[in-house]
Amino acid sequence: MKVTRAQAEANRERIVDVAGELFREKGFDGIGLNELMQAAGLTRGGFYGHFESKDELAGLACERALMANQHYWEELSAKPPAEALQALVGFYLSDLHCQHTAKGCAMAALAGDVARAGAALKGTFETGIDNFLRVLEPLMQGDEPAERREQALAALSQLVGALVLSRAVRSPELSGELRAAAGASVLRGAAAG
Amino acid sequence: MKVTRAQAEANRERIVDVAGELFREKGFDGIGLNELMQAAGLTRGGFYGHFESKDELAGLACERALMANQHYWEELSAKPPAEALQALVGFYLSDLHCQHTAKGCAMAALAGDVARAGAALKGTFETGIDNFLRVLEPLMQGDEPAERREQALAALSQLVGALVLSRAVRSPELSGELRAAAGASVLRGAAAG
DNA sequence: TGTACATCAGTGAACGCGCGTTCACTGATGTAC
DNA sequence: TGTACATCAGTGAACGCGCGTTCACTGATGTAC
Repeated sequence: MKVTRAQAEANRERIVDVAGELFREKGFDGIGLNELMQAAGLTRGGFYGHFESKDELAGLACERALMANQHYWEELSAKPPAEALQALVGFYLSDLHCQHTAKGCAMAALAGDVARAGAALKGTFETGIDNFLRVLEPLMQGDEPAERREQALAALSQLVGALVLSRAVRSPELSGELRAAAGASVLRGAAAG
Repeated sequence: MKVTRAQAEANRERIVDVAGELFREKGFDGIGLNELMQAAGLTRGGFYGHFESKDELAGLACERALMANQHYWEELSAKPPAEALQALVGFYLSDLHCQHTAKGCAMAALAGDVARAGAALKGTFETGIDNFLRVLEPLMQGDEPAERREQALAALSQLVGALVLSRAVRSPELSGELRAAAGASVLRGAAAG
């Protein structure tokens, strides 16, 4: 049955949000449109009234997830640089973040999938990375912008790598060890010349 | 038709090898058994004479790929520590490695898939990580084993993170920038106290 | 404000397809004598 | 060494299933008067 325009728009937003979580948790290939639409409280047929294809939704959901993360990082870093960096690294490498892939960093959750995807999705992903770097750079302690950028790039790889590996491992000890070592390294690297 | 026992064993090995490459390139869900068996020069029906399920093959292929990597790292690091580290980091973050996922590091290629897989596969993956750490630790310059282990853990995350991100990005410039920054950071971190 | 009708968001059955898996069959291999 | 037969690696058709996608239909919404 028909639904008010506002309701239809809200439904579309809900699909994108839910897809953002389910894709992060299960991968682009790990969740079907039927299950996805049901998770959004709708039935499968309505999908193509909102989107052209599953691929289009993947792009929109990825973009949305990266944006949501971004807002959180920006909030977290609204403090003096050293404090902000510690808060960001502390959360990023926390058990909480490690265990909640669906609502966590989309870069860590989807990098593997995006590497196998098309140029469009890689472009979206790249924008997310650029935005995150824009948060990190001011938190680094290098004297010149180029130096801070290099530190930020290294910190990004370090954070994402530690999270991705710590989620792919069986023992909670090694998972924690990986994240602890990465955190110490990032905080050291942000200060080093 | 039947085939000599030696041939049958060789076929099985070939399936595992080919699967290791195709899984790294396309992910566990990105390649079907039909295509996989054809890539190994066989037909789909023969699969279950060799393996119990696709899952079993995923485990064996992952293990095999990690082992093959390991042998390469060990060869590369048969030099004085500083030189060995530079060679390892140089190759790991090279354009060549970045572009050839199928024959490259299984940790970087499959971490995202393994994070969504079962405990068995995570255990296999963890063994691969442990083995790689055993290569890295002696290349670090800390005075105590615990210090070298922490440096090795950080270096691992840094290397894998940079490779994974650089493959998920559209512009070759950012891809190279990520790997260059990570390489510098690893070489710095291996020397730092 | 109230009525008549066109619009269109959402439904659910159906499409073809490729998936993982099973199985009856083939015919060369390996074995027993 | 040569023959007769059991074994079993590999074949290819077929299974049920869930996938992404399409479509005729429904009925409340939004619009025209």
